[in-house]
Amino acid sequence: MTTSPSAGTTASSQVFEALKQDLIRGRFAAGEKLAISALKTHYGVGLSPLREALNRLAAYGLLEQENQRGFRVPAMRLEELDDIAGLRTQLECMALTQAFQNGDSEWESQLLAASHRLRRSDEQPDRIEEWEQAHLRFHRALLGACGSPWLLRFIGQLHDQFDRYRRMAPPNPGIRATLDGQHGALVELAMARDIQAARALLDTHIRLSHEVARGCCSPSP
Amino acid sequence: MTTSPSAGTTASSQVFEALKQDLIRGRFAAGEKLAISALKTHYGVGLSPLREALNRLAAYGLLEQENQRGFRVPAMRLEELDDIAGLRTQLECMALTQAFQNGDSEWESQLLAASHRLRRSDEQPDRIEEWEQAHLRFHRALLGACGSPWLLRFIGQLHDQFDRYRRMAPPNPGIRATLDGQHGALVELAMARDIQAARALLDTHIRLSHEVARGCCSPSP
DNA sequence: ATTTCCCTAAAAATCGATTTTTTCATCAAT
DNA sequence: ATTGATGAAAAAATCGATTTTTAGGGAAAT
Repeated sequence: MTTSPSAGTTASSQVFEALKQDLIRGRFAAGEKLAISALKTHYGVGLSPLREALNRLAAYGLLEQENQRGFRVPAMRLEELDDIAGLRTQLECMALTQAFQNGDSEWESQLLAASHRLRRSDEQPDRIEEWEQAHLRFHRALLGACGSPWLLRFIGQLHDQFDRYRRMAPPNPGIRATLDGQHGALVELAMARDIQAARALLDTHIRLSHEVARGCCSPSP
Repeated sequence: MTTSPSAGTTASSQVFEALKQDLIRGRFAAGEKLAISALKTHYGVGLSPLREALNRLAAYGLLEQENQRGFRVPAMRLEELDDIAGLRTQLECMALTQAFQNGDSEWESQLLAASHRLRRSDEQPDRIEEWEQAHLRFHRALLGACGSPWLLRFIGQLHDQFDRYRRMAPPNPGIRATLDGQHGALVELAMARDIQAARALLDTHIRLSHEVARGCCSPSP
């Protein structure tokens, strides 16, 4: 019996994940209309699971569904990037405060582990996707102890939206180094439970990513 | 040529809306597993549009999708109600502040209109659904000028989640009167741009609904 | 030259049937 | 008595084909 890498999962969920990643990674042009039959062959699934995945992505906000004319990749608007970044800052600072209050030693351990993995994957500049995954997990670990599943849900959704913009920017080793230094500093502030300093640093951290992404986003229509 | 009440809209969207309302109104038991073929006949649609609607509702958070065993109505958990109410308070207070800063005279007009409709529909105690709609629109009008589409999206989602719990409580004219008084007071504070008092009142307003809903929610498992 | 209408090709949405997976009752073995 | 295998029935997921709607070109009328 051979175990495929996706055993036990529906075709619909697999396409959802694959399509979600491709949308966040910018594999489709902003504003592009999706050709469903092309997607069918590209992802190797039938019409039903594909359409179910598209519907879920539209509800999630990574696609737009127009009345009777299919699905479209949302346009990139500077105005929206500012909205996403601003709200992300507020919600993450909120979660950070609660995580600092609720976090136990298990949270500290997970955070240290995630931080270590992030630092290690940073040493492999060619393996971008591994770094991206480690980065996402680090931010999840940082806020994971906040105690509010709905807050974490919204933060995750905003993070995905933000990444769609951030990934448009070309890699920049200098900025990357600064951001990674902030990751390490955040861990230290978490251990010390220094809420004030940590909030300020997280704000700065998101603001810097925001500025970078902003440089690669054409003005709103 | 006859124009049906839902002309120009896909079957999938219609089932989505109908199912969404039925879920919020508590027409399904909490924790219940949905029998897809029964839904098919009940809503008078085929399998494909129904499944697309179910997928969208799962992504929205009004249904849970288990790996290969269909869709289930989420359980009602006191812990989750507290999470929803707490986060709703924070996000709505945030939006309220921004709406008070950005709101122009058009916003004031819309708010007055929504407030008037709400007061009028309150005089018809038998037409609950009309009041519910007016109530939802009032709260949307109050925060609509905040300037952040993503914040409004999350607030709307939390409002739907909250209503699923709130609607479990039997009608209570006394509390209803108190809540409606608060609606009127919120309008006055909006006109006066009294942010501090309005935030405090909105907090109280949500807290009262929360307490009512809390009384009808069994303890978490 | 512009507008309007019709017609056709393409795409989206939906349906009915098939395949796959789960559920659960039954029965044998320890 | 409990555990574990077995198989039929039910439910979920998927496929292929059909129906409906849109998009766009070209002819007729103003």
